[in-house]
Amino acid sequence: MEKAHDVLIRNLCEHTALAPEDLAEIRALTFTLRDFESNEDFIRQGDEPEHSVLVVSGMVARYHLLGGGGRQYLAFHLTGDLPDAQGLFIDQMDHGLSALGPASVAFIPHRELFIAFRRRPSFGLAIWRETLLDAAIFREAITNNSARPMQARMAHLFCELFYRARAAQLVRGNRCPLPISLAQLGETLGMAIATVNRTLAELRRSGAMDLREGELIVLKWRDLQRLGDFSPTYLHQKRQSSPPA
Amino acid sequence: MEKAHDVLIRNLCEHTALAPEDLAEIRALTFTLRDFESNEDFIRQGDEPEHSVLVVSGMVARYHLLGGGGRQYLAFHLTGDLPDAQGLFIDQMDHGLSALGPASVAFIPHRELFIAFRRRPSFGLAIWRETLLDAAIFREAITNNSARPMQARMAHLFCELFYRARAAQLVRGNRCPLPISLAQLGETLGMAIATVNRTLAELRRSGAMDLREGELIVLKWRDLQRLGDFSPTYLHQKRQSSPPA
DNA sequence: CGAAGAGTTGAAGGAGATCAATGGCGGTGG
DNA sequence: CCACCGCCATTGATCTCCTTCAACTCTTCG
Repeated sequence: MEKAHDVLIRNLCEHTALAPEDLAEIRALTFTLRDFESNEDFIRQGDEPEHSVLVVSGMVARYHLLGGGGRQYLAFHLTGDLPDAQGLFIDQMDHGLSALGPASVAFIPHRELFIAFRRRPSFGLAIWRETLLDAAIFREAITNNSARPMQARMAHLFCELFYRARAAQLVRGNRCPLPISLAQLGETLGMAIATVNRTLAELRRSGAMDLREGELIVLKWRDLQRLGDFSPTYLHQKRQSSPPA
Repeated sequence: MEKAHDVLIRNLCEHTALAPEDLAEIRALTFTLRDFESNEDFIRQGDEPEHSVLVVSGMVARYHLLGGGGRQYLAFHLTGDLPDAQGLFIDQMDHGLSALGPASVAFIPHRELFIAFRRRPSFGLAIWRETLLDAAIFREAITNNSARPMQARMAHLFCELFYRARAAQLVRGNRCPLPISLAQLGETLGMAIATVNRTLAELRRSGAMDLREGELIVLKWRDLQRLGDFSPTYLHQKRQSSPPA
């Protein structure tokens, strides 16, 4: 099974030029593959991680636990992402990871990664860059959830996910997988579930997008982008591809 | 002038054990020191950075520009912080930096940092860790601005800043510098300025804190912590110091 | 002395939270 | 096979918190 390696390489190449030696180093990594079912938690807040996680297929979410038992979702990760390169240097997880839909995930021992970093520093830098990209997405989430009205907030999230899905080659025609419930959307965007529903209904009525059967369908990219005040520069993609639709 | 080096070393030691060789490498770094006045912008969204920034004294803010000319403040940085280690790997700044009060800032050429990373990989890892800490703070900001009611939101921000100021040895008695206006607080927490004022008035009335003449005064740390639902684990400080007051 | 900026306060209105009820769908067990 | 349950989406009604707008003060600075 070499898929995990390929998926990681493709993702890193999105923003970094890797030497053949780096590719070899990556292909030499060993990992454990595990499948999770929808909404299964597999890393908990408070855990002391010894492995890094690579999304091989499906989607993975990161979340904070709230006092009342609720969650705040922080980020969503697609095929090729390393949702917790963070954990590499952190004693104790300050957030949890769960599968959004069914997902398969590769666990890579920290020890092995550190050895690879030593042998190929440029590989380490690529992963570093990956974590900085992550941080840029967090920053945008702060702005999104703090400064944008509900409709724009939701539209922006859809834009980002679709744009990233496109880079991850997960878009088929005008749709990409997005196995998320309304409640989870609410816990992502900081809005009540009733508002999620009404806002989503508005967006559907606008004809810009739809969300059905775990798939996000973008009907009018330009409109959705405008509604969401979305500009993809913060994603820092190297090969700035032409607009999705 | 060696202060800049010391300040960086102290900050990194907060979470990482550095070898003497690392210290030497840091002390060998050359930099340009610049002073800025209150609210002066010194790195703009869209810039292509060739230097990293180290806060030597005062406070530095990071912000997104909004469509209407407004701002969303993303993070505040104290003495010893590297507010844009992000910029190390990023072609184009997705956010700006400004001085909050009067601040002096050291600019370190990226080129020099990369050379130092090559010679002392552990120094690179320390900076990497620093950027991950940054990301943890961003995550908490997402949760703060999305899931907490106004009063808790504000109290949480004050807790975090006071806690970090303490680690940076900026706390004198029960107060630390915080040269921020109500408008800026609003642009940080995603609330209207009138609400900022009223919420701040509540907090003052509770007797837990005060904010006067650019200083944050914590009168009852426990109360403020409770009001803000604040628990400092996400700051990942190595030497978990006893509570501030 | 006047203007500009920051803080303060009141009143009004609205956007979104909350509460509640309904319908659909899939799974489970009688 | 069908009844029941739980989960999810949907919708309406109400209420509250926050935004908006406006006026006023205080200080600083020209």
